[in-house]
Amino acid sequence: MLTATKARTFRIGEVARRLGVTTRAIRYYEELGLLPSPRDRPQGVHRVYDEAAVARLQQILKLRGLLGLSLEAIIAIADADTSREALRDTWDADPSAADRARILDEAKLLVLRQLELVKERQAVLSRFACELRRTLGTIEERRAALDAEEGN
Amino acid sequence: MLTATKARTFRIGEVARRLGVTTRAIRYYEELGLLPSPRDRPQGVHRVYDEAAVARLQQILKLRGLLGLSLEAIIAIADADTSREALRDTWDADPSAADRARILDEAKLLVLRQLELVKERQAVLSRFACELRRTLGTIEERRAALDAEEGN
DNA sequence: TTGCTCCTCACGTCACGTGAGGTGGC
DNA sequence: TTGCTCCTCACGTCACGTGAGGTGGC
Repeated sequence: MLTATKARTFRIGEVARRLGVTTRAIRYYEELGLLPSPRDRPQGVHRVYDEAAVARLQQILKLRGLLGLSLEAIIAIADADTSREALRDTWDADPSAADRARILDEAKLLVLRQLELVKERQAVLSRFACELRRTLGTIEERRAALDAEEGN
Repeated sequence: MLTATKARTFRIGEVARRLGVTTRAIRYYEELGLLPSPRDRPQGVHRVYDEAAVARLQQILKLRGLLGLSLEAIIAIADADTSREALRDTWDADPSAADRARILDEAKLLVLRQLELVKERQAVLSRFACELRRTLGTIEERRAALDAEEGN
């Protein structure tokens, strides 16, 4: 009975609806080890998720949907994330200052890596948007020319 | 011998390298009807692409990679695009003013739709970036607090 | 007790990846 | 003529989709 905050939990269907995915996808991520499978869940028992698990899944979905990373690549990032969480448990229990510093530095690197990927994406998208606007401009010019010609 | 500009053509490997995809992917798009298969290409003869075909493929890759559209969804857009190209051929041959106007209006709608999708993506990416920066901020705060504590 | 949601196989699908074996153009 | 690139099957893979048949909790 340690830190019995009794946080709200969710079933797989609720989580799926909240995040806009199917339950199958969630189970698949668990299969790959992306979601921390409650290793003591017996065969046939319903899966239960807390807010932390939902947040983690949401992060996975962003890395995949927005940045187009493969699940394998996400595992590489998420593994580091998992070890960070594991170390965060250490945080409460055994807060050696050196350990704390290492945890924070690793976490920072991870977030920075993700920020870099997001920035790249934003740059490419901006170029695409410019291109589309140029195309739009030429179309409108030609359309205007057509109307002017009509007006003669 | 009409408009014999003798434009440069490319083989599938060159195109693949330029656009950063595999030749298999290009052939697959052709299979689905996304690329205008030279319908008179006999069995076993090398595929040949002009700049227009390369541009079209590049557009497909952007819609897929940047916006995450399925090939089915792209077919819907590209089909309209194809009919636009078909009508552009009409442009040179039989330029009825009404036809021209219709072509331009349809083209404009298509580009606007794509711009909308790009903007949505940009918005979601911006929110993701903000979130990552906030996370980064709290990490740095805690790290600073740790150093201060150390300093005591 | 009755729905509703969950469970586990397990096969299907989409978008290609990856050879196998053979032919064509600078 | 010799590589190198291309060709066509065709099976494999990744990330799930889609039922089939059965069990569990408000």
